[in-house]
Amino acid sequence: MRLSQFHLHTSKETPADAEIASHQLMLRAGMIRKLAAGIYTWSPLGLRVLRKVEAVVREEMERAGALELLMPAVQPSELWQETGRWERFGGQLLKLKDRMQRDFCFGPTHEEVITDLARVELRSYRQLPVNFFQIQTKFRDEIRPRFGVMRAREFLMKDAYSFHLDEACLAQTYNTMYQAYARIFTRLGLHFRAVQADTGAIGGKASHEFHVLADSGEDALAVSDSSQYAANVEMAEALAPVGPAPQPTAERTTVATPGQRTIEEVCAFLGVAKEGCLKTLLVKGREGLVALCMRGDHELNEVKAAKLAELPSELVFADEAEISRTLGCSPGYLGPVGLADIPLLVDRSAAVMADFVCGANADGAHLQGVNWGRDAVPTRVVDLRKVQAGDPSPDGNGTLEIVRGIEVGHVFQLGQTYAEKMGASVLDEQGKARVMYMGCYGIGVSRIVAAAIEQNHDERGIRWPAPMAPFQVVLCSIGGNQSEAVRDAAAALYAQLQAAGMEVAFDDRGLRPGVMFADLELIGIPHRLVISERGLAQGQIEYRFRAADGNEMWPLSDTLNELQRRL
RNA sequence: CGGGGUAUAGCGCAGUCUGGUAGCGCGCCAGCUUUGGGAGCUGGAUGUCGGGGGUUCGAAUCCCUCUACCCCGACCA
Repeated sequence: MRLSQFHLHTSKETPADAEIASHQLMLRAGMIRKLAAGIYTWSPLGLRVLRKVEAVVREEMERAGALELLMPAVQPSELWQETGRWERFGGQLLKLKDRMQRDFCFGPTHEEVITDLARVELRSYRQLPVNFFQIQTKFRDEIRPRFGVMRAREFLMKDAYSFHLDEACLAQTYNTMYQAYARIFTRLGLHFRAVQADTGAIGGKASHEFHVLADSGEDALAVSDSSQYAANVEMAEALAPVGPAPQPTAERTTVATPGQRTIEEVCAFLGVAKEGCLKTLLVKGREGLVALCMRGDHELNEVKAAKLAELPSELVFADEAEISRTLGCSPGYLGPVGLADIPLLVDRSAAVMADFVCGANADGAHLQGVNWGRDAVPTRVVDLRKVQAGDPSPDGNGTLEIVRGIEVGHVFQLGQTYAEKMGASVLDEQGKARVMYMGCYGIGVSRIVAAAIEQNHDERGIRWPAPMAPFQVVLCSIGGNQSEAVRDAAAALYAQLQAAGMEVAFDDRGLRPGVMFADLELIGIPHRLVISERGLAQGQIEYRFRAADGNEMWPLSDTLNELQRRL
């Protein structure tokens, strides 16, 4: 490709609304342009990268035995009514009406459509297992799109759906997909980690997320320092502290703590550690209020809380008026002592505390020397909190660290949920109808592009991992305007590299060297060749690897061979 | 959806408080010079000042209203 014909449009200045490196660099490199919030055009340059990712994903899916198909982006509401998701999916579902006022949505995912296909086309166990995938534009009306294509509303996704006669077969394909995902991210040259994920409201047996590790990642991951254990923090089990629990020794006393509402304030005021305080939160339960108790230095994990039988699936905190009406105090002074009818759900770590400080359920007062049993009895001891760095790993091996990640893939054993609701069954060997088991497997193709940049950039721009680079090599010349020899040598080498099947960009834009180099480094082409009069006089060409500091000189005649060795 | 903010040329911004004919830098176009790390000089083009309404002799500036976008929270590939 001659760059003079390629419509590169780079920019020196960083657009004001781009916050993270990948977004800034994608805009500066002219890979994407925003049309509306979370909606982007991919330029020829950007699209080349996107297609590279797509190709790797497609290849590995096919290698894993999945079959590509393409489903409609616009889907009729009736299918979504069948699974109940027309309402339940919420505001993220972009709803449309056609000219007859019939309801449609722009597909955010395709479980309904594929299950509809399956119930029509799959009739016999002999057709199973089967795994379909597509690479397609999705739309999710995110509340807050941000970071460019990292969290866009319109995005490119690979989604796959497998169908099985039984759970064992599903588990097998799930495992195959897990391996395929690991291959994909490895091939793309990304540092990633697979973690146990929340199976959420859909249910199902197993689920793993694949995260590209980056400090700018929006997800927190808990990983063990000495085992394979890794989980999304929303999912990571929090254990009680190891070692013997402290023994109760103190008498309970009431202390005046006027104006001290937060754990921090109370600790400072009383001169105790946060670990010695009990945090009590009042939330709305399925019937009446429920109190959640945690150690003062711990944070509530709302995902875990929402799964407790006593609580609704969406966590709602009691408001001040309700607290005041029920207990006669404000939220800063809550405690578990003397809560007659309110169930006490106590976190495992909080349940082994002794001689602790908590609110007195009266404004301006806290209790000291409180102990479970004598002063308050937990209704149930549960896992309520977010894990923290330093917590014991749930698998019993080592300690947890918290790292940040960008979710680029998710594999899921759905089970029979959708097939059941939509009546998708096949006949088994006995001629009996059996509801199929389903798995689904997603990859955020466009997100991978951004995630790769987060992991691979420097102060000059992008440093593409080779499999994602828009071009493998860029050839440029200095002084080609004056020197016919330079011009001819460059053109000849360009032809030679092309003939050898290399993905080569030829920078024939005639720019000043500084501008040209800055551009090429910004867009991140891994290998650069420079022909100049100086080098040509000695039969040499200059080579530079994008990630390296200095140049190398090669004999011009060896260029193709040398290059092929590096690629 | 709640809280905060912004909207002026392709991009980054000033001008708004205190109303008086819309500016700067980068980029763009033309010419000349330059040509190994974002060149210099000369000349030039580009704005419904986010939309609508109002106040005023006069509005980018003051008032009302709508919209879009950004940031902080809950969602997800």
